[in-house]
Amino acid sequence: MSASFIPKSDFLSVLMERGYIHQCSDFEGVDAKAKAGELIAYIGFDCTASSLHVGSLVQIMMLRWLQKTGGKPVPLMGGGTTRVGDPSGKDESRRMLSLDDIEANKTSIKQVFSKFLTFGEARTDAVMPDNAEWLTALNYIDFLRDVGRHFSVNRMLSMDSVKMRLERDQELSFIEFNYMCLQAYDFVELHRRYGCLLQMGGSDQWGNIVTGIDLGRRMGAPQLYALTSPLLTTASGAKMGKTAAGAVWLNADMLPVYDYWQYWRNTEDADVGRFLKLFTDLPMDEIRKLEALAGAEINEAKKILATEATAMLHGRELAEAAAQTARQTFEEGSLATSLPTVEIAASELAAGIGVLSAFVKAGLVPSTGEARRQVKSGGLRVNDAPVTDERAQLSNADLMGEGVIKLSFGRKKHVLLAPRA
RNA sequence: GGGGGAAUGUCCCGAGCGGCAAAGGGGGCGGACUGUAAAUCCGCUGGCUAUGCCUUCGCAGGUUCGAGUCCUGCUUCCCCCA
Repeated sequence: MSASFIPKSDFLSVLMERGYIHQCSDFEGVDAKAKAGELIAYIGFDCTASSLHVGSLVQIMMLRWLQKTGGKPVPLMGGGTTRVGDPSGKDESRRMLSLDDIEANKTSIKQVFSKFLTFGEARTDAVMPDNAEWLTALNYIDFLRDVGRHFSVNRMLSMDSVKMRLERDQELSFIEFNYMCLQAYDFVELHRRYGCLLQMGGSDQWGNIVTGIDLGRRMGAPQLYALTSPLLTTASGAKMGKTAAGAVWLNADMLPVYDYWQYWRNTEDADVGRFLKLFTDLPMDEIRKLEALAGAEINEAKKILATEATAMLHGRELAEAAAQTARQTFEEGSLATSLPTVEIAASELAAGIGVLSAFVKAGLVPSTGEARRQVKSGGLRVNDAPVTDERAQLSNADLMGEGVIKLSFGRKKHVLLAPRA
């Protein structure tokens, strides 16, 4: 990024100050459009799953800031490209999704976007097109004649993503090779339909985005722009968005609000400042104060990060509730009845149930074998007392005053077992 | 078309004279230490109605008391020659 560049637009000022920018094809150009309030930008999202996860959050936030600073965000659903199936995962030819699945995924994903963006008809309202709208209608011959002739295979071969695969003798299917053409075409089509001038994305998308700019020029569109965000890893090098249980989903039905709050609460010290800037709306001077906290005090900053990030996605009320649950569980050591609860038939409990299978039922461990091992290393607790006997039985006698049994796996994962009549 | 290699624990990489639930990493999980952090150290890392039973080494057969290991056929991938 050019260090000397000083943006005049709110959009670029915010993005630069908060660390969203890795590369931009033309800072002055984007700045001028943003300043003039003419900036319409898109980011592509694939819809292979029914929810986006934390890995997409930087992108979503960029669209959010665009809207807040007077631009029009266009989250593009990759319904068309999903239909082809993405072959880039080395060998497993990923199964193609049915049209119904894709539609269901789109609906589910749009729910998340509507938390971050305002949709509608007004000038800065977001729109969510699906590239299936134009890609499926394409005629192969027409596409080759009108679009395909603008692509230079020589250049495509020299792109890093392709070159790497060739050098490693890795399979590169024709479909995959065509992905960049389709993505480039999306850009041109979005300009045609919505006057979209800028494509944003992760830094790995740079090549594809620039290819789109190039195609635009050849097909008579005005100057288009590219802006990428840095690839996010935690300070210790792990990819964002993965935890023990799997991906950190944004939809509440795939990841409870409490778990989402916990994800942010467990941020590494070294990441707190960076994450506050990227994943909350807090003003910069407040963030500067928070990230200056040292030692154990930085935990306060982590709580704020967790609550703010959660509030943006799930609402203030649920975020505060999650914070409250955590406070009771970790700081006061009291029983928070708002912990995730798993129900069990009252008759089953009355008859007595093995501790091991109780933990499996609660979803804390995947198998009784794993539960058995965890008992040996002291990782399981019932009502805060370590499980020492793997043959122990749980029954009504273990119900606490609140009528539940608290099962804990490790220091942080807690579930309440509640009898159901 | 001809010749030569490869496929291993459902996260990945990877060893494996016919006695193997299968070495070693990475990753992950748990414990200790802390601050619900990082770093470090220790343990664990097929399933079950569990001193036993069941399922695993590309697929299908065969030889053998016994096969990841040997034989045959097949599938997929890679390399060299054409």
